[in-house]
Amino acid sequence: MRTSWADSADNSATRSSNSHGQSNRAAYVPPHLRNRQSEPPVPSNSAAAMPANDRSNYGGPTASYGGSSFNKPDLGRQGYGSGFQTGGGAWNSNRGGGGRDRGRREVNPFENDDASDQSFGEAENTGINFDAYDDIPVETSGENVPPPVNTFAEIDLGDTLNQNIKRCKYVKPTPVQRYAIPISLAGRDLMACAQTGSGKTAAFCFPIISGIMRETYVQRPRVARTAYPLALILSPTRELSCQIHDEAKKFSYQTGVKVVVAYGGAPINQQLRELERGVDILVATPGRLVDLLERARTLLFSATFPKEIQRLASDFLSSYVFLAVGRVGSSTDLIAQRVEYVLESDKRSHLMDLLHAQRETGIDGKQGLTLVFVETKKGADALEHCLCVNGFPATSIHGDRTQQERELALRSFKSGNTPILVATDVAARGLDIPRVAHVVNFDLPNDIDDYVHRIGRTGRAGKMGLATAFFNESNLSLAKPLADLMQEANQEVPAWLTRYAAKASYGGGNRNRRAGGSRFGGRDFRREGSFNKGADYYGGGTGGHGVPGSYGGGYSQGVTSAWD
DNA sequence: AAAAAAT
Repeated sequence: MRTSWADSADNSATRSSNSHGQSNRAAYVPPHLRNRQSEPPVPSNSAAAMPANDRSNYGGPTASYGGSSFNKPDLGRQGYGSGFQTGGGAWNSNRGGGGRDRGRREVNPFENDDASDQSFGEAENTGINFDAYDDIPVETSGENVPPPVNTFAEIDLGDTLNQNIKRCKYVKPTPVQRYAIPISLAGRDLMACAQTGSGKTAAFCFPIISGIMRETYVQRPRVARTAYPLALILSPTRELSCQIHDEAKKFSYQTGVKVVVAYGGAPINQQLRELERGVDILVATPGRLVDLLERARTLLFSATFPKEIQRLASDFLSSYVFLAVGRVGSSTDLIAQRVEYVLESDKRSHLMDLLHAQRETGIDGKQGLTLVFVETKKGADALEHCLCVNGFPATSIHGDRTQQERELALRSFKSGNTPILVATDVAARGLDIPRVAHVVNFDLPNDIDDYVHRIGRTGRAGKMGLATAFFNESNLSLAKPLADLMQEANQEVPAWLTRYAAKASYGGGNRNRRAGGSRFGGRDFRREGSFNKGADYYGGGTGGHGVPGSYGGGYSQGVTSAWD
């Protein structure tokens, strides 16, 4: 009998055998170490790709891997893992959670939007300031790049999805959406870099959903209590997974496309049950996904993109398009960045001075939230306690708190109940919290990338934000990259910081590793030559639809954007 | 060195 995730949850003894009774616990082998000849083609979505369950069965009697559905032009290779023919049963003809979920009433994900509109006087989803997007440079590289669109109407996403887009109050596509959606709909693989809050979630969700809806004759194997998602979205934290899941639910409302989220810290049984009811799109964090996969023996892949990851990802993307969208806001003109010299022993009182002044001047008023980053989990607890004791309503989020506590903290912060959130880097990436007016780097990170991610929690979607950092002798390694970053963003750099920066660059190696950066958040590593030993075969801007001559703006090296 | 991500 074949093992399903649900079975394994009930009985771990089933872990040792598959449908052929073989022991099959092969360790994960990274793609570049594998024998490529024996490797089946691995497709992908813009976010990530996951093979179907139990890949060891490919080539077996029931598998017709590939097949007509595999290369369908409208979906390209996104229909991966669905090439099984199960004998005429139209598995997906009744959409509704992979065909298994009929009869359950779908909760309206837009229901609460009005309520939050009222309490804050502003819709969360209309926060994007489109004027700020108008001059954003966009660059594409790769062969035969499909042209961008200017409106949602130009893309045939289907009535239901279009309706959801309207319900989300999206009027026109953001730059990353304008470029990424046509590329994805054309069936091309894509590697894209754009800040969160710039519409990236929608950019990869729309084509996935519309693709799954069109894929009417794709059949997934019908094995009781086994999940066959068609798309996988991986994210680095549990809360970000939840956020993406919530968004994806809105986009897929009444489409019959079922979105399920799986992450740690919460009981696995409920998640297994959801998966059992059918899943088209799975949103997950890595740990829980591996757990699920081990229970059912499947393999996995992921994709986010610093250079090593690009290299890894390029092993399973084919002739992909690289898309770089210029920065909006984050670390640039929309965030006012300040650095203050504060001794370790003075940090608490200094922070409270700031918070106090903020309260009086009403910078933050009733709507402004303050996010305070610290380096350690203990430090987060201690600071939260200190603030509360001193009359500042704060809560905290970090990896040692239970998932329940984490989610409660986030809700409490978002709602303005506790307008101060003390956080470790768990909150640094991707979280879209409207109305964060101020980010305080109580403890600076060692890596400038982390700094960029953190301050990117404010100044989102075209709005202004403030970022304050406490700097002292323990942050010397950050002096130069920070000074450079601030200068490039036209921020005032204190003279003392410039002196530290000069000192830091003297003896030590140049920590500013990103030679050849640009005002784009990332660049196509295929163009960098190192990997190809100078054979710059994509050189010269092949097939770009970018904005010509738009380089030379305010940013040069050392700047990265939120690759979240 | 720390944080995150499985139990």
